[in-house]
Amino acid sequence: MTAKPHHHGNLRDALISAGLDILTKDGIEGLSLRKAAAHAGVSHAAPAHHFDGKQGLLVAIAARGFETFSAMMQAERYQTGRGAWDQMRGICRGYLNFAEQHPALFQLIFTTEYKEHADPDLQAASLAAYGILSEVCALFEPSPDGPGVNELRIWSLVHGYATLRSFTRSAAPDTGIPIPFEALLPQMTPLAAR
Amino acid sequence: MTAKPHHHGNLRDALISAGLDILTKDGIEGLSLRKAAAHAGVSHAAPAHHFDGKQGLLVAIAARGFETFSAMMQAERYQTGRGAWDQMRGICRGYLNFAEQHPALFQLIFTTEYKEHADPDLQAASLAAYGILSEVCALFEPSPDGPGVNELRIWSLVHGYATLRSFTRSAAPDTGIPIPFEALLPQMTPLAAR
DNA sequence: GGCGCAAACTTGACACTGTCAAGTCTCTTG
DNA sequence: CAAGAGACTTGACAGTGTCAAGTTTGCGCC
Repeated sequence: MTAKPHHHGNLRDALISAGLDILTKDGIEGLSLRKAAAHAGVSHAAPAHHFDGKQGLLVAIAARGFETFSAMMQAERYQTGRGAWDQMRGICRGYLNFAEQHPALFQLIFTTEYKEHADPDLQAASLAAYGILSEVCALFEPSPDGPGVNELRIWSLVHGYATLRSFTRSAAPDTGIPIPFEALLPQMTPLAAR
Repeated sequence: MTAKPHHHGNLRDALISAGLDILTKDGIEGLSLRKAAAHAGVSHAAPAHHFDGKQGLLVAIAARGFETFSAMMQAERYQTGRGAWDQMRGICRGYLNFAEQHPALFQLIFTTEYKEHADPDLQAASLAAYGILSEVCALFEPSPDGPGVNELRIWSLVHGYATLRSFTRSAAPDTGIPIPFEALLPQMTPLAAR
C-alpha cells in the first residue's frame, strides 16, 4: 500500500480535485482554500500542511491543468491522419477544445501571477505541453526566419484565437467569433512537410 | 463649473485613478474597494454610490484601460509612414507596448469574468479599439477567405504573442520570448495593399 | 429666504477570506 | 512500550465585499 497517511488518505490530491470542481463551477473568483477544505471534508487550516498558501494550491491545480491540456492535445493529434498538417490541426483542435471546455482552468494555467513559485511540477507540466507543439513543428521544414519562429507563430495564433473567442463570447452569448480557427491557418504559413 | 458634487469633487474619477494606481503597483490581487477608497480619502463604503460593487469598479477601470489602449495604438500608427503595412506594424507595436507597460491592466481588459455587466462605456471603448484594427485592415485587399478573416488573423497573432510573451517572462526573468513580433508577420499574410 | 429632500458620504455590522499559533490525535519508530 | 513527528483541528486576527442605518451637504421649489 502506498502512502495512505494517517487520517484522510492523500488529502493533497483530494484538495486539488476539490479545487478543480469549484473552479469549473464558480470560476477563479469563487475558489477559496476554505471551500476546497470543506469540499474535501477537512478543517479550514488543513490545506496549509500540503500547499504553500493559496498560491500553492493554485500552482498545484495549474500543474494538473497542464496535464489534461497536454492530454487533450494528444487526443486530437492523430485524429485525422499522421501527416504533418493533420497533426498540426489536431493539436490545435485539442488546444481549442481545452480552452472551450475548461475556460477557468485555461485562464489559470496561463496566468502569470500565480506562478512565481518556480514550482518544478508546474514547470515540467508546462514544458511537456510545449514539447507537443515543438514535436509537431519539427515535422515541417525549419523556418527561414530562424529557429523557434514556426512554433511561436502557431502558438501565438492559436492562443490568441482561443483567448479572443472566449473574450468575445463573454460580451453577449451569440456574438462570438463566427470564423473557425482553421480558416486562419492555410494562408498563415507556407510550411512544407519535410 | 461642471458638476462638482457635494463633498469630494468627482469621486468617481478619483476612484478609477486610485484603482489604476493600485493595479499597476500591486496587481489585480492587490486591488480592493477599500484600498481604492482609502487612496481617494473617503470611507470604505463610499464606492458603492458610484459603482455597482467591485465588479463595477473593475468595469470602469477596464473602460478607461481600453481608452489608453486605443491611444497607444494610435500613437504608433503613423510612426514609420502612412502605407498600409506601416500602419499595421504601427498599431501592433502600440498593442504590444500597452501589454508590456500595463500588464495588469492588459490582463484586466481582456478578462471575461468582470464584464457580464454589459456596461455601455466598456462596450464602446472596446469597440473603438477594435475599430482601429478594422480600419487598418481595410487598407488591404479583402481576404479571399471571407470578411473579417484578416482582422481575426492579425488580432489573434498579436494578442497571442502579447499574452505569451508576458506568460513566458513570468517563469524566469530572462527566459522570455527572444523573437520580435515582426518576425512573425512577413510570412503570415500575403496581404496586398490595395 | 427658508424649507425639504435627495444625493453624497459615514458608521457600524455581518459573513467570508487567508494566515498564523497553539493544541490534539495517531501512526511509526526506536 | 514510550516518544516523537506528522496530520489535522481549534481559535484567533486582520482584511475583504456588501448591506442597513445614520449624517452631512447642497440644490430646487414654494
